[in-house]
Amino acid sequence: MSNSSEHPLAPLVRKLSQWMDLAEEDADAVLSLPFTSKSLSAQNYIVRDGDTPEHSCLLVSGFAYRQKVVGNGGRQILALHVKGDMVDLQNSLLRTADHSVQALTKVEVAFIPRRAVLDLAFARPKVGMAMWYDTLVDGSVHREWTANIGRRDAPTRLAHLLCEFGIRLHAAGLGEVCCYEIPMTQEQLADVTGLTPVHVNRTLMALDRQGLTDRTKRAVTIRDWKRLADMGDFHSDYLHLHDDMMLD
Amino acid sequence: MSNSSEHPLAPLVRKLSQWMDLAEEDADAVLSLPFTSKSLSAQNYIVRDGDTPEHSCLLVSGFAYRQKVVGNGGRQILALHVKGDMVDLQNSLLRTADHSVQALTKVEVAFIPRRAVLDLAFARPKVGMAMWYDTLVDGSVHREWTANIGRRDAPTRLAHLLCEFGIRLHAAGLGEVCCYEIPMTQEQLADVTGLTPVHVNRTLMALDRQGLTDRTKRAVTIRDWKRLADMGDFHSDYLHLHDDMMLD
DNA sequence: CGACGTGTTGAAGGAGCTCAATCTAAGTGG
DNA sequence: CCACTTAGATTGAGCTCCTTCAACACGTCG
Repeated sequence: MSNSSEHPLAPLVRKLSQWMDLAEEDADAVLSLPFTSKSLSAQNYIVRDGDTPEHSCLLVSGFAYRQKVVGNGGRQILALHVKGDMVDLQNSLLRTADHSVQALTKVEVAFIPRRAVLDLAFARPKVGMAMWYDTLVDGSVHREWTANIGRRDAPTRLAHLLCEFGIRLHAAGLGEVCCYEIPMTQEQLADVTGLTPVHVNRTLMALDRQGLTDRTKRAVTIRDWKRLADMGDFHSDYLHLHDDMMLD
Repeated sequence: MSNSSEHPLAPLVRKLSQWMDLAEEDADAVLSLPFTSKSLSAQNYIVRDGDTPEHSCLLVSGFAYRQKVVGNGGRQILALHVKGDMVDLQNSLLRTADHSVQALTKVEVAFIPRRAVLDLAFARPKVGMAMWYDTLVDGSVHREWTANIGRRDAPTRLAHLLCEFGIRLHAAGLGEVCCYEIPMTQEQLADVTGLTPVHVNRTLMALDRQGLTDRTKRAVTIRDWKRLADMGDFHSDYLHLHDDMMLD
């Protein structure tokens, strides 16, 4: 997936530049971070709940997700990550991981010593601010998801999620806003939305039947963005993208 | 409420010291931050969704909460804040607020120019790290709430919340772990847990009837911490308190 | 081919919602 | 001090959205 001629940490520079205008030396400093690369297949753990990791982890290619397992065995997926995301910046500072991070697909990851991340953050305020900004955007998405799960019904939750996928995959250069490949099973979609797999299926079928979407397996085509966004109560503000892609 | 002889920013120093050992000069620098104090009565807005605030806001006394209103009019409460919390550190960096912050009770707040907060964070890495840490713990609580709302049933959600209140109010010196005053109405509890006020009421009554709690109006006594924590699937790890108060 | 993962569909039950009434405590004004 | 109001807690009854359990379809891969 990733351009093999490219520096493994390049996606990180791109991501941070999205938030903050980095000077050449800032970018160089990021690229000079020490790291070790690793390739993991789907479902492998990147961080385990309760771990005390000594490394932060950059997702170089593929998809990953964060999750929590609750007492009755239920699982809640808390966030999704695409290439360029630091999937556990929080673990650079917090001692013990309060949740797990898992590979959703085959992934390439770069492990960076947490000390190096912290030193860089404070040696180069712009980089530090960009990283901080990144964790804040992360929090913003968390909040939107909480509202989604807590106060919206099933069709709205899923429509919202489909819109978010479109925007985020496109922003990461992994598809079109209105036409992309969902990177997860319906069971995983259920764990994102706080529903059951069965109900996710029925609800997605209903969206199809209403002419809002068109799915064949994992391939999603959004037939009517305006109506889907409306149904999903979706406004992209919470993603804090600078380039407000004005759709419709 | 707040000790009037005390510096208004003292609660912030206390809070940050909880995360990181601050040098005397660090503490002094925090106390030297410019600010303007303000007193607000319950329900007043501290930050409005969509605002582009020029100030960060420290909660000096009282309670506040963050919320989001969704398309159908429903409200989701995203977080609770007690004295010493920076209720919108995220707005120091993010341009537009993606949610509102409201006073839950009468509050005293100190507005600090965002520029001053950022400058301090990078001039004094220890302070910056403590602030970053703070936003990360905030995120950790967000995640636990998401799991709570997404994957736990009503009795579990409320038992969990009652446990969290006990720990957090105690940590802030505002009550005992097993005996405190809930700072919110049942309607607000509903907006925290993603339930309806009626169902919150019935569920709380059931907890009482089972001998787990004992409520008279807002006063809560936890009769059996072990059983309530068990029922609520509660483990305090996600609060990332250093002083792991080992109960039972 | 058989096994398995994933998607799809049916039928029945239940957790939680809606609507609405009642009750209580705490103001508030006269 | 009492009538009046109001916010919040409590309770009842009926309904619905979502769950649970189960079966079946389809494609992939050993």
